[in-house]
Amino acid sequence: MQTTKYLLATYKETPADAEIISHQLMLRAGMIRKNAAGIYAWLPLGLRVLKKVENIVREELNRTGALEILMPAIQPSELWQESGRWEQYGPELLRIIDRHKNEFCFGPTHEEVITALMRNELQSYKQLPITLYQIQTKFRDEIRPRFGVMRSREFLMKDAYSFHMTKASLQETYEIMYKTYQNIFSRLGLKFRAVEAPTGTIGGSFSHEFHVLAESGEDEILYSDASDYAVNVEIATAKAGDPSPDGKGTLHTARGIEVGQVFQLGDKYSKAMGFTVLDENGKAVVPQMGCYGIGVSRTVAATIEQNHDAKGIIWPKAIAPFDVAIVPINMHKSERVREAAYKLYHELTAQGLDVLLDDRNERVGVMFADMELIGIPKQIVVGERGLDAGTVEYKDRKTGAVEHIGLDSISLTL
RNA sequence: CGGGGCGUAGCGCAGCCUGGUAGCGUACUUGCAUGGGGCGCAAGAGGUCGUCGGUUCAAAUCCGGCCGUCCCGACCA
Repeated sequence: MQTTKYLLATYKETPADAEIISHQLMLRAGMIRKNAAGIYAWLPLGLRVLKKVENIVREELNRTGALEILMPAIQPSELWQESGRWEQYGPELLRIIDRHKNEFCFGPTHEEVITALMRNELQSYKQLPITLYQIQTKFRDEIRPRFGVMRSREFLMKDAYSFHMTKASLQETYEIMYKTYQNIFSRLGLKFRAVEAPTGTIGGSFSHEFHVLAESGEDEILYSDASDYAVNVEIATAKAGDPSPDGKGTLHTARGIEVGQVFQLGDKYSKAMGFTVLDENGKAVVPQMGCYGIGVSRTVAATIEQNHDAKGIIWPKAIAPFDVAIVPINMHKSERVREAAYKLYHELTAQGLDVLLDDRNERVGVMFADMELIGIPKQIVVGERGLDAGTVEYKDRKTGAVEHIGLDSISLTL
């Protein structure tokens, strides 16, 4: 991609209504724009990152054999009456009335829809266990949306649902999902902890939350310094300095941003909604269910909270909008620089890399500042100086380290 | 919903107290100049001052209602 053909919508100044760093940087980098409180549009640069996160989530889910589907965002009230949540779920549920005066809601979650769907599709124990998931826009009419896409009303979520003949089977899938979440957040390059958690409105019995560790996190968690043990302070009876309940290490506190949660729902929805399948003996059994969510848009913000400096965002390689930026110096005067820059651009692109060539007729300072703000992990500076020596500069966004690399070997380096 | 801010050009702000018909920086357009860190010079374009009403000869400015938005608290991926 060339910057002159892209919507590089960067701001030099920080918008006044953004409080936390990820929100400020997402606005300044031109990733998102607000449409209403807690409702955001994603610009091309932001969407690239969102899609990369989405694809990693998708790949890891697919790897477990989970099947991708897409359910409606708008859901009829009847389903929610069946589960009892039409009354229980407060004003956070955005209710809608159509032209026939029928009641609907914009889905904040999909237990009802998936259960209604599967009670028609699944008849036999032979079809279980099965896990289905979708990546879709949700709406929760938060009392107080804040911090940009960190706590928005409209957001992109991956929600998965599993169905089982037995609790043991549910436990098995739960553990697979738990591991899958660890894989996902590791691939995203995040520092995170899985913590024991309360079950909330979704109901059920057993749950873990996945928290990205960051100062601005809204939750406080206690974690062991010698094992994976962690717990949300909200429900913990222990405190910092206590020995870890698993006998390994001492507890410390940290702030966390909840980006995912895994639940064992049991038969709460399947039972309420009359969902049964036949077992080996022809006897009707109410399936056990699990549900597993990841806040995809929130994860993007959480990543920035953990990866930024005074110049801007520092994307982990796996989800950077572009892999490398080419910054030509004085390209609009120097034919040599122009040729070298375009040659590199075409080579690297052909190599399958996402390359951003800054072909604007701008001062270098402007180009450097923008490439650093939007957080491209690697920068290649092409200038007369280097070309005289047959090299280009290869700069790391995170460390700032510069290497001079021969023009011929740069594509091998990347 | 309770408490506290703020709404003036895309973004950041001044002007409001003490009414007289809107300004600065940046971004944008054009030209010149420059070319290794948001450089400089010149000329431009861009605003029903959130909205409705009131007071007044006259309202961005004073008074009232409403709306929007941000922050702190109670809910959630």
